Amino acid sequence: MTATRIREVALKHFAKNGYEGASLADIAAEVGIKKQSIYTHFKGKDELFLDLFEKVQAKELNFVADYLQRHKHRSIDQLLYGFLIQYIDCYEQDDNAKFFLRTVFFPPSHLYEVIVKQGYYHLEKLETMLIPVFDQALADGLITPDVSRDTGTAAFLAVMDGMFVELLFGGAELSLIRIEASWLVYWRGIKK
Amino acid sequence: MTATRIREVALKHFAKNGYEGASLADIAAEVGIKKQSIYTHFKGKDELFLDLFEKVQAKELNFVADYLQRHKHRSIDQLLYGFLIQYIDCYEQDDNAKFFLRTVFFPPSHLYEVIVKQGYYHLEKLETMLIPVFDQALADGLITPDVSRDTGTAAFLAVMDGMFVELLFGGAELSLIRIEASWLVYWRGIKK
DNA sequence: ACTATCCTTCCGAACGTTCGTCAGGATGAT
DNA sequence: ATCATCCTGACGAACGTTCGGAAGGATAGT
Repeated sequence: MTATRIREVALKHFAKNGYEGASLADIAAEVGIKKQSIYTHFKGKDELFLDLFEKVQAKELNFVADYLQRHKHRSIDQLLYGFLIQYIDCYEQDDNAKFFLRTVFFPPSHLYEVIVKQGYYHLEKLETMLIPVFDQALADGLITPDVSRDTGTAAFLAVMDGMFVELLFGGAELSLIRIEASWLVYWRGIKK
Repeated sequence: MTATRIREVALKHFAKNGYEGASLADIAAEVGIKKQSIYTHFKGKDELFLDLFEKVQAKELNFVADYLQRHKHRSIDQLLYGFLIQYIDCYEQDDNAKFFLRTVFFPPSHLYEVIVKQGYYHLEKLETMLIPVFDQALADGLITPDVSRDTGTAAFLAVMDGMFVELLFGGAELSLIRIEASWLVYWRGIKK
Protein backbone atom coordinates (compact mmCIF):
# COMPACT_ATOMS: atom_id res chain seq x y z
CA MET A 1 0.00 0.00 0.00
CA THR A 2 1.43 3.31 -1.10
CA ALA A 3 -0.52 5.28 1.50
CA THR A 4 1.27 3.56 4.36
CA ARG A 5 4.63 4.03 2.65
CA ILE A 6 3.85 7.74 2.41
CA ARG A 7 2.93 7.74 6.08
CA GLU A 8 6.18 6.06 7.07
CA VAL A 9 8.37 8.44 5.13
CA ALA A 10 6.34 11.51 6.05
CA LEU A 11 6.59 10.65 9.74
CA LYS A 12 10.35 10.54 9.41
CA HIS A 13 10.51 13.87 7.58
CA PHE A 14 8.09 15.64 9.89
CA ALA A 15 10.01 14.35 12.91
CA LYS A 16 13.32 15.51 11.54
CA ASN A 17 12.35 18.81 9.90
CA GLY A 18 9.02 19.80 11.37
CA TYR A 19 5.89 20.74 9.49
CA GLU A 20 7.30 23.73 7.64
CA GLY A 21 10.68 22.12 7.09
CA ALA A 22 9.32 18.98 5.48
CA SER A 23 8.35 19.21 1.81
CA LEU A 24 5.93 16.98 -0.06
CA ALA A 25 8.43 16.80 -2.91
CA ASP A 26 11.12 15.33 -0.65
CA ILE A 27 8.71 12.88 0.91
CA ALA A 28 7.43 11.75 -2.47
CA ALA A 29 10.96 11.40 -3.79
CA GLU A 30 11.90 9.03 -0.98
CA VAL A 31 8.74 7.02 -1.51
CA GLY A 32 9.58 6.84 -5.20
CA ILE A 33 6.67 8.81 -6.60
CA LYS A 34 5.97 12.38 -7.64
CA LYS A 35 4.57 14.81 -5.15
CA GLN A 36 1.30 15.11 -7.07
CA SER A 37 0.60 11.46 -6.38
CA ILE A 38 0.34 12.15 -2.67
CA TYR A 39 -2.94 13.88 -3.47
CA THR A 40 -4.38 10.56 -4.56
CA HIS A 41 -4.17 9.35 -0.98
CA PHE A 42 -4.48 12.53 1.06
CA LYS A 43 -6.34 15.77 0.55
CA GLY A 44 -3.22 17.77 1.23
CA LYS A 45 -0.31 18.37 3.54
CA ASP A 46 -2.52 19.17 6.52
CA GLU A 47 -4.57 16.00 6.24
CA LEU A 48 -1.43 13.89 6.00
CA PHE A 49 0.07 15.65 8.98
CA LEU A 50 -3.02 15.39 11.16
CA ASP A 51 -3.60 11.79 10.12
CA LEU A 52 -0.11 10.98 11.37
CA PHE A 53 -0.56 12.97 14.54
CA GLU A 54 -3.75 11.16 15.38
CA LYS A 55 -2.26 7.72 14.81
CA VAL A 56 0.93 8.50 16.71
CA GLN A 57 -0.91 9.87 19.70
CA ALA A 58 -3.05 6.76 19.91
CA LYS A 59 0.08 4.64 19.66
CA GLU A 60 1.74 6.55 22.49
CA LEU A 61 -1.21 6.15 24.80
CA ASN A 62 -1.50 2.48 23.91
CA PHE A 63 2.15 1.96 24.72
CA VAL A 64 1.63 3.31 28.23
CA ALA A 65 -1.63 1.50 28.81
CA ASP A 66 -0.19 -1.78 27.56
CA TYR A 67 2.86 -1.48 29.74
CA LEU A 68 0.88 -0.72 32.87
CA GLN A 69 -1.50 -3.58 32.14
CA ARG A 70 1.24 -6.10 31.42
CA HIS A 71 3.23 -5.26 34.55
CA LYS A 72 0.54 -4.34 37.00
CA HIS A 73 1.73 -7.09 39.34
CA ARG A 74 5.07 -5.33 39.84
CA SER A 75 5.76 -3.15 42.85
CA ILE A 76 5.53 0.56 42.10
CA ASP A 77 9.27 1.16 42.02
CA GLN A 78 9.90 -1.65 39.57
CA LEU A 79 6.88 -0.60 37.58
CA LEU A 80 7.84 3.05 37.17
CA TYR A 81 11.56 2.53 36.75
CA GLY A 82 10.98 -0.23 34.25
CA PHE A 83 8.66 2.05 32.38
CA LEU A 84 11.31 4.72 31.98
CA ILE A 85 13.90 2.22 30.83
CA GLN A 86 11.56 0.58 28.38
CA TYR A 87 10.62 3.92 26.93
CA ILE A 88 14.24 4.68 26.15
CA ASP A 89 14.76 1.30 24.49
CA CYS A 90 11.54 1.47 22.54
CA TYR A 91 11.72 4.99 21.20
CA GLU A 92 15.28 5.12 20.09
CA GLN A 93 14.42 3.26 16.95
CA ASP A 94 11.39 4.94 15.52
CA ASP A 95 10.32 8.54 15.08
CA ASN A 96 7.00 8.37 16.88
CA ALA A 97 8.01 10.13 20.06
CA LYS A 98 10.10 12.71 18.27
CA PHE A 99 7.29 13.61 15.92
CA PHE A 100 4.77 13.73 18.73
CA LEU A 101 6.84 15.88 21.05
CA ARG A 102 7.92 18.24 18.32
CA THR A 103 4.35 18.68 17.19
CA VAL A 104 2.94 19.19 20.66
CA PHE A 105 5.66 21.59 21.80
CA PHE A 106 5.93 23.55 18.59
CA PRO A 107 2.80 23.07 16.52
CA PRO A 108 2.42 24.77 13.14
CA SER A 109 0.55 27.96 13.95
CA HIS A 110 -2.46 27.32 11.74
CA LEU A 111 -3.10 24.03 13.56
CA TYR A 112 -2.38 25.34 17.03
CA GLU A 113 -5.82 24.87 18.55
CA VAL A 114 -6.34 21.30 17.41
CA ILE A 115 -2.95 20.14 18.56
CA VAL A 116 -2.81 21.88 21.91
CA LYS A 117 -6.23 20.48 22.70
CA GLN A 118 -5.01 16.98 21.90
CA GLY A 119 -1.92 17.63 23.97
CA TYR A 120 -3.95 18.40 27.04
CA TYR A 121 -6.10 15.37 26.40
CA HIS A 122 -2.94 13.30 26.24
CA LEU A 123 -1.65 14.66 29.53
CA GLU A 124 -4.99 14.04 31.16
CA LYS A 125 -5.04 10.44 29.99
CA LEU A 126 -1.55 9.85 31.32
CA GLU A 127 -2.55 11.19 34.71
CA THR A 128 -5.66 9.06 34.73
CA MET A 129 -3.55 5.98 34.15
CA LEU A 130 -0.90 6.82 36.72
CA ILE A 131 -2.98 7.99 39.64
CA PRO A 132 -4.34 4.51 40.51
CA VAL A 133 -0.78 3.26 40.66
CA PHE A 134 0.04 5.82 43.31
CA ASP A 135 -3.21 5.22 45.14
CA GLN A 136 -2.41 1.55 45.36
CA ALA A 137 1.15 2.21 46.51
CA LEU A 138 -0.08 4.63 49.14
CA ALA A 139 -2.61 2.07 50.35
CA ASP A 140 0.12 -0.57 50.48
CA GLY A 141 2.31 1.80 52.45
CA LEU A 142 5.11 1.62 49.86
CA ILE A 143 5.42 5.38 49.48
CA THR A 144 5.33 8.09 52.07
CA PRO A 145 2.02 9.77 52.93
CA ASP A 146 3.93 13.08 52.85
CA VAL A 147 3.70 12.92 49.06
CA SER A 148 0.14 12.99 47.82
CA ARG A 149 -0.92 10.95 44.81
CA ASP A 150 -1.23 14.11 42.74
CA THR A 151 2.20 15.30 43.72
CA GLY A 152 3.76 11.93 43.03
CA THR A 153 2.08 11.74 39.66
CA ALA A 154 3.01 15.27 38.66
CA ALA A 155 6.60 14.76 39.70
CA PHE A 156 6.79 11.51 37.79
CA LEU A 157 5.42 13.16 34.67
CA ALA A 158 8.15 15.75 35.11
CA VAL A 159 10.74 12.98 35.28
CA MET A 160 9.30 11.64 32.04
CA ASP A 161 9.53 15.06 30.44
CA GLY A 162 13.14 15.34 31.48
CA MET A 163 13.75 12.00 29.82
CA PHE A 164 12.06 13.13 26.62
CA VAL A 165 14.22 16.20 26.50
CA GLU A 166 17.33 14.16 26.93
CA LEU A 167 16.17 11.64 24.34
CA LEU A 168 15.60 14.43 21.86
CA PHE A 169 18.79 16.21 22.61
CA GLY A 170 21.40 13.75 23.74
CA GLY A 171 20.16 10.40 22.52
CA ALA A 172 19.71 7.15 24.40
CA GLU A 173 23.08 6.97 26.14
CA LEU A 174 22.86 10.34 27.82
CA SER A 175 19.21 9.70 28.65
CA LEU A 176 20.13 6.57 30.52
CA ILE A 177 22.63 8.41 32.72
CA ARG A 178 20.15 11.17 33.40
CA ILE A 179 17.34 8.75 34.13
CA GLU A 180 19.44 6.79 36.57
CA ALA A 181 20.11 9.97 38.49
CA SER A 182 16.53 11.21 38.27
CA TRP A 183 15.11 7.92 39.35
CA LEU A 184 17.47 7.53 42.29
CA VAL A 185 16.49 10.93 43.65
CA TYR A 186 12.83 10.52 42.76
CA TRP A 187 12.49 7.20 44.48
CA ARG A 188 14.29 8.45 47.55
CA GLY A 189 11.80 11.29 47.49
CA ILE A 190 8.61 9.25 47.50
CA LYS A 191 9.49 5.97 49.19
CA LYS A 192 8.33 5.28 52.73
CA MET B 1 18.85 51.47 16.07
CA THR B 2 17.03 49.46 13.44
CA ALA B 3 19.31 46.47 13.81
CA THR B 4 18.22 45.89 17.38
CA ARG B 5 14.58 46.36 16.41
CA ILE B 6 15.04 43.69 13.78
CA ARG B 7 16.63 41.45 16.38
CA GLU B 8 13.75 41.93 18.78
CA VAL B 9 11.09 41.15 16.23
CA ALA B 10 13.04 38.30 14.66
CA LEU B 11 13.54 36.68 18.04
CA LYS B 12 9.81 36.72 18.59
CA HIS B 13 9.07 35.24 15.17
CA PHE B 14 11.75 32.57 15.39
CA ALA B 15 10.53 31.61 18.84
CA LYS B 16 6.96 31.33 17.70
CA ASN B 17 7.35 29.82 14.24
CA GLY B 18 10.83 28.33 14.11
CA TYR B 19 13.50 28.95 11.51
CA GLU B 20 11.56 27.67 8.52
CA GLY B 21 8.26 29.05 9.72
CA ALA B 22 9.51 32.60 10.18
CA SER B 23 9.75 34.78 7.07
CA LEU B 24 11.88 37.85 6.58
CA ALA B 25 8.93 39.60 4.99
CA ASP B 26 6.81 39.18 8.11
CA ILE B 27 9.66 40.28 10.35
CA ALA B 28 10.35 43.35 8.24
CA ALA B 29 6.67 44.23 8.12
CA GLU B 30 6.44 44.25 11.90
CA VAL B 31 9.58 46.35 12.13
CA GLY B 32 8.07 48.72 9.61
CA ILE B 33 10.54 48.30 6.76
CA LYS B 34 10.78 46.23 3.59
CA LYS B 35 12.39 42.83 3.81
CA GLN B 36 15.26 43.87 1.53
CA SER B 37 16.34 46.44 4.11
CA ILE B 38 17.23 43.65 6.50
CA TYR B 39 20.20 43.01 4.24
CA THR B 40 21.61 46.39 5.19
CA HIS B 41 22.15 45.05 8.69
CA PHE B 42 22.58 41.33 8.19
CA LYS B 43 24.10 39.24 5.43
CA GLY B 44 21.03 37.04 5.31
CA LYS B 45 18.59 34.93 7.26
CA ASP B 46 21.26 32.60 8.60
CA GLU B 47 23.43 35.38 9.95
CA LEU B 48 20.45 36.98 11.67
CA PHE B 49 19.43 33.65 13.13
CA LEU B 50 22.88 32.68 14.37
CA ASP B 51 23.51 36.16 15.70
CA LEU B 52 20.39 35.82 17.80
CA PHE B 53 21.28 32.31 18.89
CA GLU B 54 24.69 33.42 20.06
CA LYS B 55 23.36 36.37 22.02
CA VAL B 56 20.53 34.39 23.57
CA GLN B 57 22.78 31.58 24.68
CA ALA B 58 25.14 34.03 26.36
CA LYS B 59 22.17 35.68 28.02
CA GLU B 60 20.88 32.36 29.32
CA LEU B 61 24.22 31.42 30.80
CA ASN B 62 24.59 34.88 32.30
CA PHE B 63 21.19 34.57 33.89
CA VAL B 64 22.24 31.40 35.66
CA ALA B 65 25.66 32.70 36.62
CA ASP B 66 24.22 35.97 37.90
CA TYR B 67 21.57 34.24 39.92
CA LEU B 68 24.02 31.85 41.55
CA GLN B 69 26.41 34.71 42.28
CA ARG B 70 23.75 36.98 43.72
CA HIS B 71 22.30 34.32 45.98
CA LYS B 72 25.34 32.28 46.86
CA HIS B 73 24.72 32.99 50.53
CA ARG B 74 21.45 31.11 50.44
CA SER B 75 21.16 27.53 51.59
CA ILE B 76 21.06 25.05 48.73
CA ASP B 77 17.34 24.39 48.98
CA GLN B 78 16.44 28.06 48.87
CA LEU B 79 19.00 28.59 46.14
CA LEU B 80 17.76 25.85 43.82
CA TYR B 81 14.06 26.30 44.47
CA GLY B 82 14.34 30.05 44.06
CA PHE B 83 16.14 29.47 40.80
CA LEU B 84 13.31 27.41 39.38
CA ILE B 85 10.72 29.95 40.43
CA GLN B 86 12.68 32.86 39.06
CA TYR B 87 13.11 31.09 35.77
CA ILE B 88 9.36 30.75 35.38
CA ASP B 89 8.85 34.45 36.08
CA CYS B 90 11.60 35.44 33.72
CA TYR B 91 10.51 33.17 30.95
CA GLU B 92 7.09 34.64 30.61
CA GLN B 93 8.20 38.09 29.62
CA ASP B 94 10.67 37.43 26.86
CA ASP B 95 11.13 34.86 24.13
CA ASN B 96 14.71 34.03 24.94
CA ALA B 97 14.17 30.64 26.50
CA LYS B 98 11.60 29.57 23.97
CA PHE B 99 13.83 30.49 21.07
CA PHE B 100 16.81 28.81 22.67
CA LEU B 101 15.04 25.57 23.52
CA ARG B 102 13.33 25.33 20.18
CA THR B 103 16.59 25.90 18.37
CA VAL B 104 18.59 23.46 20.46
CA PHE B 105 16.00 20.68 20.38
CA PHE B 106 14.99 21.09 16.76
CA PRO B 107 17.70 22.97 14.89
CA PRO B 108 17.30 23.73 11.19
CA SER B 109 19.08 20.86 9.48
CA HIS B 110 21.64 22.93 7.62
CA LEU B 111 22.84 24.43 10.92
CA TYR B 112 22.70 21.20 12.90
CA GLU B 113 26.40 20.84 13.72
CA VAL B 114 26.92 24.39 14.96
CA ILE B 115 23.88 24.36 17.17
CA VAL B 116 24.25 20.92 18.70
CA LYS B 117 27.85 21.74 19.53
CA GLN B 118 26.73 24.89 21.30
CA GLY B 119 24.03 22.90 23.05
CA TYR B 120 26.54 20.54 24.57
CA TYR B 121 28.73 23.45 25.54
CA HIS B 122 25.72 24.99 27.27
CA LEU B 123 24.99 21.83 29.21
CA GLU B 124 28.59 21.53 30.22
CA LYS B 125 28.65 25.10 31.51
CA LEU B 126 25.51 24.55 33.53
CA GLU B 127 27.03 21.49 35.15
CA THR B 128 30.21 23.36 35.90
CA MET B 129 28.23 26.03 37.69
CA LEU B 130 26.02 23.65 39.66
CA ILE B 131 28.55 21.09 40.84
CA PRO B 132 30.24 23.46 43.35
CA VAL B 133 26.84 24.14 44.87
CA PHE B 134 26.36 20.44 45.55
CA ASP B 135 29.92 20.03 46.74
CA GLN B 136 29.38 22.78 49.26
CA ALA B 137 26.06 21.37 50.39
CA LEU B 138 27.61 17.94 50.78
CA ALA B 139 30.45 19.40 52.80
CA ASP B 140 27.95 21.26 54.97
CA GLY B 141 26.00 18.08 55.49
CA LEU B 142 22.83 19.58 54.07
CA ILE B 143 22.23 16.79 51.58
CA THR B 144 22.61 13.08 51.98
CA PRO B 145 25.92 11.44 51.03
CA ASP B 146 23.86 8.71 49.35
CA VAL B 147 23.38 11.12 46.43
CA SER B 148 26.66 12.01 44.77
CA ARG B 149 27.27 15.52 43.46
CA ASP B 150 27.02 14.25 39.90
CA THR B 151 23.75 12.49 40.58
CA GLY B 152 22.30 15.51 42.34
CA THR B 153 23.35 17.78 39.52
CA ALA B 154 22.04 15.50 36.79
CA ALA B 155 18.73 15.06 38.57
CA PHE B 156 18.39 18.80 39.05
CA LEU B 157 19.06 19.43 35.37
CA ALA B 158 16.32 16.91 34.68
CA VAL B 159 13.97 18.87 36.94
CA MET B 160 14.87 21.96 34.94
CA ASP B 161 14.15 20.17 31.69
CA GLY B 162 10.80 19.10 33.02
CA MET B 163 10.11 22.71 33.84
CA PHE B 164 11.09 23.83 30.36
CA VAL B 165 8.76 21.32 28.82
CA GLU B 166 5.91 22.49 30.95
CA LEU B 167 6.72 26.12 30.21
CA LEU B 168 6.66 25.44 26.50
CA PHE B 169 3.54 23.41 26.63
CA GLY B 170 1.36 24.52 29.46
CA GLY B 171 2.54 28.01 30.26
CA ALA B 172 3.52 29.53 33.57
CA GLU B 173 0.56 28.43 35.69
CA LEU B 174 0.84 24.73 34.94
CA SER B 175 4.62 24.96 35.28
CA LEU B 176 4.28 26.27 38.78
CA ILE B 177 2.12 23.34 39.87
CA ARG B 178 4.49 20.88 38.26
CA ILE B 179 7.52 22.55 39.75
CA GLU B 180 6.04 22.54 43.23
CA ALA B 181 5.55 18.79 42.93
CA SER B 182 8.94 18.16 41.35
CA TRP B 183 10.74 20.21 43.92
CA LEU B 184 8.97 18.64 46.88
CA VAL B 185 9.97 15.18 45.73
CA TYR B 186 13.43 16.26 44.61
CA TRP B 187 14.26 17.91 47.88
CA ARG B 188 12.99 14.96 49.86
CA GLY B 189 15.25 12.87 47.64
CA ILE B 190 18.49 14.70 48.31
CA LYS B 191 18.13 16.25 51.76
CA LYS B 192 19.98 14.78 54.67
C1' DA C 1 -13.92 -14.63 -25.58
C1' DC C 2 -14.21 -9.90 -26.57
C1' DT C 3 -15.34 -5.49 -25.71
C1' DA C 4 -16.89 -1.49 -23.14
C1' DT C 5 -16.80 0.68 -18.85
C1' DC C 6 -15.20 2.13 -14.54
C1' DC C 7 -11.89 2.92 -10.90
C1' DT C 8 -7.49 3.38 -8.96
C1' DT C 9 -3.00 5.04 -9.27
C1' DC C 10 0.38 7.84 -11.04
C1' DC C 11 2.54 11.62 -13.66
C1' DG C 12 3.47 15.89 -16.82
C1' DA C 13 2.48 20.51 -16.88
C1' DA C 14 1.20 24.37 -14.96
C1' DC C 15 -0.99 27.33 -11.38
C1' DG C 16 -0.37 31.28 -8.01
C1' DT C 17 2.21 32.37 -4.09
C1' DT C 18 5.96 32.91 -1.16
C1' DC C 19 10.60 32.39 -0.19
C1' DG C 20 15.52 34.47 0.37
C1' DT C 21 18.48 37.30 -2.24
C1' DC C 22 20.75 40.81 -5.30
C1' DA C 23 21.37 45.25 -7.96
C1' DG C 24 20.70 49.99 -8.28
C1' DG C 25 18.81 54.32 -7.02
C1' DA C 26 16.75 57.93 -3.70
C1' DT C 27 17.20 60.30 0.65
C1' DG C 28 19.31 62.58 4.32
C1' DA C 29 22.86 63.36 7.74
C1' DT C 30 27.71 64.14 8.56
C1' DA D 1 31.22 64.29 -1.14
C1' DT D 2 30.74 60.40 1.57
C1' DC D 3 28.27 57.28 3.99
C1' DA D 4 24.56 54.67 5.97
C1' DT D 5 19.94 53.57 5.40
C1' DC D 6 15.83 52.31 3.06
C1' DC D 7 13.60 52.00 -1.01
C1' DT D 8 11.78 49.94 -5.85
C1' DG D 9 12.18 46.31 -8.80
C1' DA D 10 13.29 42.01 -10.09
C1' DC D 11 15.47 37.36 -9.77
C1' DG D 12 15.36 32.12 -9.57
C1' DA D 13 13.86 28.63 -6.72
C1' DA D 14 10.76 26.23 -3.96
C1' DC D 15 6.36 25.69 -2.02
C1' DG D 16 1.48 23.37 -1.94
C1' DT D 17 -2.03 22.59 -5.10
C1' DT D 18 -4.99 21.65 -9.36
C1' DC D 19 -6.16 19.66 -13.81
C1' DG D 20 -6.19 16.47 -17.55
C1' DG D 21 -4.85 12.42 -19.14
C1' DA D 22 -2.20 7.86 -19.48
C1' DA D 23 -1.75 3.17 -17.83
C1' DG D 24 -3.50 -0.88 -15.72
C1' DG D 25 -6.73 -4.00 -13.46
C1' DA D 26 -11.23 -5.43 -12.35
C1' DT D 27 -15.96 -5.90 -13.62
C1' DA D 28 -20.08 -6.48 -16.31
C1' DG D 29 -22.60 -7.10 -20.79
C1' DT D 30 -22.88 -9.17 -24.98
